[in-house]
Amino acid sequence: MAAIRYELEKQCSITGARAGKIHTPHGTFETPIFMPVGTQATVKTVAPEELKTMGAGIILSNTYHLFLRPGHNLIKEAGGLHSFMNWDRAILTDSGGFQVFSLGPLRKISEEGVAFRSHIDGSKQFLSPEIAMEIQMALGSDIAMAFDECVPYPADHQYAKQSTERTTRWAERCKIANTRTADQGVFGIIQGGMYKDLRDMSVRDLVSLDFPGYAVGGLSVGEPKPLMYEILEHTVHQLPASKPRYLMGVGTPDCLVEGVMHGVDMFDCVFPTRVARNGTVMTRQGRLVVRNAAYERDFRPIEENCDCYTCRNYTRAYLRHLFKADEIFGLRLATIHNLHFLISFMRDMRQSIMENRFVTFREEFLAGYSPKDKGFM
RNA sequence: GGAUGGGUUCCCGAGUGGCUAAAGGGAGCAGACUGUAAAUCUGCCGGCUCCGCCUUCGCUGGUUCGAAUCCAGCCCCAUCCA
Repeated sequence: MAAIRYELEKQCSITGARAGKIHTPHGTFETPIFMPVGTQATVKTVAPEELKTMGAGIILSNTYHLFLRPGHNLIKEAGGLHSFMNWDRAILTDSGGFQVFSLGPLRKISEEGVAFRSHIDGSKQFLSPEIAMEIQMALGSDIAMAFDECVPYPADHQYAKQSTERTTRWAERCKIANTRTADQGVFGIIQGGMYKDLRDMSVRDLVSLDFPGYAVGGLSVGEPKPLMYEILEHTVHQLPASKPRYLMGVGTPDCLVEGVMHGVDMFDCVFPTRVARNGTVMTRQGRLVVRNAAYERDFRPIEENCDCYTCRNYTRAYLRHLFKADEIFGLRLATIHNLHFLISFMRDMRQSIMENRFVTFREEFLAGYSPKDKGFM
């Protein structure tokens, strides 16, 4: 049996939003789902037990970072990533493709692969589809991502085309290189920049390679939101309904709702965890910069009806104090809230799909939400 | 009572005649953050009727075209001696 299997439970007849389940070698999780990011074999500041308490069913980790440090062979020796980091639920590993994008000046792309300058010590490193697969097989993640190039924005059509075609060739090499098929599934990554014809091409080519799941990459890279939604909508519905769909790198509530509406099942994003460490917490109404002076004497929880550990026990004033005083507990409390918030948000969204009221859910959410926040309440 | 060192914008602390509203740091305030080079980064930080003006470097007076910077007296602070 395939390592990764998608089960569609319910679909919104109006929007196409899907509720389902994904079965992996390390358990089943319900979709749509948000995957907390644990780049370096840890979701920064929180323990695996805490992630479970929040209801996290799968987390993401990173090939590139673990390859550089501590090295995939060490992790293999430790019994694989699950054992190494004490996480027994599902893990998806990104391939290092995003680093091709984000490490910009430190990297050089060729047909063979990508030469990096390590951001840690400046040493020369090389990643190719074959190496990325070798690393991910050693890590033993449940879902491995194909090695791709995330097309930057803006990019001209010629560059986007050439890059996307190369990503397809790399995807094919990944598929051939991955031999751990019994307990690991490789997802292909759709690219194509902001060009619909290239997205069509990418979908067609990757779907013909028959991956157990597909990711939409190259979005949320600086383009305006309407454009992102337009490309997303254009792309997602072309993907096979029987396979999971994963929108990479998206994680603000408004984007999640729109992603789900267009039929996406999986999301990941550093946003909730990064922003938490910088003093911002997320709410149904928008962001709240809890580090701001406005909350100095605000003795309410972040969200009145939130049942996360942070909201059940601490106030905005206390969080602000911890941030002002540079106390690491503040980073933890904010991270716990933000992750709990997104995970519950997705669960509520799923519930609304199951109960045939997703459209209402979306409308009500959007009515009360300000994407840029500030000064509400 | 005497000796020496010192008093700079919220704090610490540079600055010893014009290029100084005054380095730098801290604190404070705000912003950014979307497959993590991020517990990071950026901006503001005397006042105003803000492309110019006003006030500020212990206090008062003086020298000078011009003073936080030089002179005089005074007031505080620190350490040492009586």
